[in-house]
Parts: sequence; structure tokens; C-alpha cells
Amino acid sequence: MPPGARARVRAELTREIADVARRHLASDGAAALSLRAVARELGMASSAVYRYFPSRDDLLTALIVDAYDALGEAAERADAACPPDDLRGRFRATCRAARDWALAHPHEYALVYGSPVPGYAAPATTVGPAARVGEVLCRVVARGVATGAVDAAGDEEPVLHPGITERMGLPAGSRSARTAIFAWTALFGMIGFELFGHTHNVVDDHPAFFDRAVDGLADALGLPA
Amino acid sequence: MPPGARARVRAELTREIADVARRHLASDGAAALSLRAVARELGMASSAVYRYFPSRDDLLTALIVDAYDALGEAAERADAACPPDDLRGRFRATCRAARDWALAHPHEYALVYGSPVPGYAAPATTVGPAARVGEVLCRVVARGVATGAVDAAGDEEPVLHPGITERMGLPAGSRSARTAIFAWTALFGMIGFELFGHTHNVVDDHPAFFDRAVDGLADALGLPA
DNA sequence: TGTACATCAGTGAACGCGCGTTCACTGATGTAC
DNA sequence: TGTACATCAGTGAACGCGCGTTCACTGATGTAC
Repeated sequence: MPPGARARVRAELTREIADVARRHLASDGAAALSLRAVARELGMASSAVYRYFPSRDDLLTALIVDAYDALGEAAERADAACPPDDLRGRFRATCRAARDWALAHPHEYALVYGSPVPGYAAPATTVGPAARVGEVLCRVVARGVATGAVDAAGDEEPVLHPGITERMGLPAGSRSARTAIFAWTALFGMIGFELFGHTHNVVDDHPAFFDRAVDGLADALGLPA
Repeated sequence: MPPGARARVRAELTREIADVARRHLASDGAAALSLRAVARELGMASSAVYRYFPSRDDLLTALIVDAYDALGEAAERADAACPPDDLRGRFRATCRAARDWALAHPHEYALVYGSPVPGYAAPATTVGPAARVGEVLCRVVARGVATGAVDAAGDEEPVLHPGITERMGLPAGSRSARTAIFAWTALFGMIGFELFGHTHNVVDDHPAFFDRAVDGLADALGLPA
């Protein structure tokens, strides 16, 4: 037996616990997630879960990281499936992927983009995964800058964090960069409103509404049609 | 004594309970709101609260309605303080009022625009109050339509609920109406992202970022500068 | 290869907590004659 | 104006629940000689 035999079993069960927790999250929401219920479903004593996750909050953190990663990966794959210079197509595909993922995983979406869980402070581990969708959008803009398709003027008073504009290859006072970040917030605003029912009796055809709005954002960014 | 003496005391205490509950909500969030804690703070038996609110959910509903109303009133007042034909000014003032209110009442904002409270179904009572901010924006657009400042073309495939476009005095396939609803979702997207910390280390100057984004939305709506 | 020991997974009982809601009740406040 | 009665506010005990976390423990799995 390899020395990692025990470790592998351990990793397996850790994953299994997280899977069950994710399913509970998906059906009942974050507030209803309980260590005891997860342990019950796995047929083990509630105390045994503590061998794998030191506390409920750590389990929650794992789910948050997983949700960000799943959403981020969906966005990245959609983007990667487009020709690199089809900027508008990449932008559209990324936005759609985010919406599709959110509609398919409403509770996981709510966990990361809804109200902060009371008494829970997100650790640094979540920062990287949380940034993935935004970074896809940044890369689209960066490509546009490189090929000259995106306006690189920087005549505004800077409002963004310097690292963001830098990553897009744009000056601090860039209108394009600011618009990209706005598009990012607007994207999740639309998704959240649809998911949480605020557009009920307001929007009839959600997919079409979304697509047109995304095209409007692409226009604002000056992405070639 | 007037016959309403008892009723007045009753109304007073009902308000007092809601006030305490709102303070608890403001400091600890919706999930932590408990009938017992409210009763404790008021120095009464927890069972006594049931004379005023038949259940925890009814108390929550009252708070939700109050939050929507407070936000709606803030938006309406900001709008009303502008000259009726200063469309861009009205739009800007409404958006800013919404942001200001949200920043001042983060937990109440989260209660109504964050994740849906698990196991809670919003009753019809909340529908009217929930629509107030959106209706202010509709009225601004409607005014623009009346004076000819807003583009009244309707050559798109309709995606909105008919009642919405009707209220703005626009045809079903109106680009302006669709953009207005998009602006509404984008507005709350920005506010939510700022409030829930997603723009931390992304946006440095939030008020300036917000103002420029709002101006961008006003541009998209074609509101005269 | 075989034995002695250390490591680790998992158990089950318990602690202490707070919650929403119900119920039979005591008094006080209003109402009708 | 005074009394008999109904209404209502508020009490306090109780029910039943589920939670996160701790702790001393039993066995099984791996390790070192």
C-alpha cells in the first residue's frame, strides 16, 4: 500500500462531505446548512465531521470557494470557446455563461452574491476564486487594447484600483476600464434581479432582455460588432 | 375617553415592536431576528408579541414593507426636489438617493435586495412598496416621452411586461423602456456590489464611480445633459 | 516477517443554547344596562 | 352614576426542536524496530 492510501480515503470523504453539503445548500439555502444534517445523511456521527472540517464556517468557506470556482470556470470555458479577436462574442459568451450558471445553481449564487452570511467573515482564500469572472472580462478588454479595438484614452479622474487598470493595459483614468467594471456590476445586477424575482411582472422574456442588455454594454465598451 | 384609546395604545406598541425589530435587523441581519429577543428588549413575555404579530414571518413582512417604503420615499423626495423637466437631474438624484439610503441601511437593503429569506414567501402586500423606485424612474422617462426628449421608437421585439411600457407611455417594443428597466437593474447591481464588498480592491472612489456610471446610464437613455 | 507502539477515524453521550409557538391563566380596561 | 359582564393585554410555564461543539473512548490502520 502506498503511504498515501489513508490520505486518499481522507480526501475522498472530505469531498463527499462537501458534496452533500452543497446539495443541502442547493435545496435549502445557506442559512439552513447544518453540520449535523450533513453527518446524518452520510450516516456518521456529527462529531466525526470535525475530523474533516474544524467548524461549520470552514465548511461554508469550502462551498463558497467551490461556487466561485464553478462559476469562474464556466465563464472561462465559454470565453475560451470563442475566437480570441471576436471581442463582442467573447463578452457575450462570458455574460451568458454567468447567467446560465446562476440559473442552474440559484442557492450557490445566492451564497456568494446575495446577502453576506451573518457572522461570517470571508477569509483570503476566497479572493482569488471570486475574481475569476471579472478577470475574464478584463482579458477581453486587454485584448481589445492590444489590437487597438478598444479606446485606450485615459483622460478621466481615476476611480478604480490601480491593479485593475494595469491588468487591462490601460491608463488609470481610462473610460474603457471604468465602463468594463461597470458592466461587470451591471451583469450581476441583472442576474440577481432575475434570480431573486425582482423582475417578475416587469420583464417577460428574460433571455432576450438579457441578450439585448449585454449588447448594450458591449456598445458602451465600444466592442466591434 | 374616546373609543380609540385602546386602539391608539395598541398601534403605538405595534410600532414600538417593529422599531425594535428594525434595530435588531439593522445590527444583526435578518437571519438573527428573533421574536424572543425583541420581546426581551421590550421587557415583555415573548408570548405577548403574538397579540401584535401572529408570527415571526408577519413581523418580517412588516419590516420588508417598511424598508421598501423608506427607500421608495427617499427616491421620490429626491426626484420631487428637481425641476420636472430636468430629466437627467431627476434620474441622477433618484439613483443617488437609492445609493445613499442603501449605505445608511445596509441590513434593511440586504433584507429586500439580498438573498431571499429561506422559507419565506413574500405576500402581495410587498408588491406595491417594492415597485416605488422603479416607478420613479418610469415617471422620469414618461415625462421625457411627453416632452419629446426621450426617443419613443418601438421597433424592437417586445421583452417587457406590457404594463411597464404602458406606464411610460411607450410602445411595447420600445428601446427606451427596455433601457430604463436595464438601468434599474444595473443601479441595484452597483449598489449591491458596493455594499456587499465585491468592489473592494476594484473600485477606489465609490461615489465618483457611481456618479459616472449613472451618467452613462442617462446617456444610454438619451436624457439631455 | 513479526511484534510493539503511535496515529488516526469514528462513536455516542453530553453541554448549553436559543428558537417559535401554544395554552391556561390573571387582571385591567372598556361597554351596556 | 353604579354595577355586571365581555373584551383584551400580558404572564409564565411548557413543548419540542435542532443546532455547534467538546470529550473521553474504542478500534482499526499504518510505522518502526
